[in-house]
Amino acid sequence: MSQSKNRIVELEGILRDGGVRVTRQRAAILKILAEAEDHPDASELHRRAKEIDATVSLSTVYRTLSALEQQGVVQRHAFENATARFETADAPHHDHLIDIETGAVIEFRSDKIEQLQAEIAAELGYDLVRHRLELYCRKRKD
Amino acid sequence: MSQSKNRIVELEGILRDGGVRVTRQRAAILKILAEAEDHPDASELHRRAKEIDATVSLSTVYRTLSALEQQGVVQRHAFENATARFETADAPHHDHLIDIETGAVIEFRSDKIEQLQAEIAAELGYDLVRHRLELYCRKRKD
DNA sequence: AGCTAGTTGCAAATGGTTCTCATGTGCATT
DNA sequence: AATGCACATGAGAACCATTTGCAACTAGCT
Repeated sequence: MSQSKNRIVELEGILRDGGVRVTRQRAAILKILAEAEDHPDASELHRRAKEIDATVSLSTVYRTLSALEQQGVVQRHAFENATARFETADAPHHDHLIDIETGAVIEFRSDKIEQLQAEIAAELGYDLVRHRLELYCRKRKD
Repeated sequence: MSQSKNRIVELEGILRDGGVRVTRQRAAILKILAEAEDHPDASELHRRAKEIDATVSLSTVYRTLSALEQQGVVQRHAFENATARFETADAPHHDHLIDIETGAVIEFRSDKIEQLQAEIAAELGYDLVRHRLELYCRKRKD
């Protein structure tokens, strides 16, 4: 609780330093993102934000998400046939496993894969700037 | 030339066997896909298709692409912030490296990465159904 | 407290893709 | 080769997530 509170104050500082005003609406969205355990999409964030501040509009959710993304505070993911989903960008880099039955998202990280990717890019004469790795899976039944 | 001609006849057979009629428009789109060296999007396919058969509409391009995708004849890719792009599904499985400056797409394949992906999914209690791996790169300057 | 450029809510616009519907046409059957 | 009809097509409207224009606010420097 107090952890995420500190996190929120910290994030607000990042915004202010970036010349982005911390409005009532942005504070609400930021709080929700900081406390979210999942990867909500814009309308889900809107739903949750309205519980804190009923005046938040969906436009503002989108505008805020773009601003936060530009400040490097949140990350946007476009998984297969779905609307964009968001998460705070505080955790170290990771990729995603998506349960194709429930839509649940699990984060994982593989240094070996990361390294192989860079090698492949290099072999083809490129520098790897960023990548996207998503595993679409079904829960194992055994 | 004759290679791709055979390929086209073969693909048309797959469609007929799947209960999909081979119309003038579909033949045109199929020919373009079979001969394409790149990964065109729907409107680019439409542009090219009209050179073979001026009557092809964009709706039909989309409908045909969906039909072909369902028959397993083409594959649809949704790269970052871009319209869907297509390629024939005849080549063995591969992933994509996208030049973020030109939009060019290079295919590659890494058995090691494939294997690691399956291992990761298994460790998390899942069966890997499909995946998406895209490397966004910049040409190396040296 | 006041100023002003950045923000907001609302509604309308966007743009890729899909759908509707009246008309056309592959192709299995004769 | 002619026929019938289920499936296809073209044109444009509909969709829908996301973005934008605009007039009314407001964060936060002074």
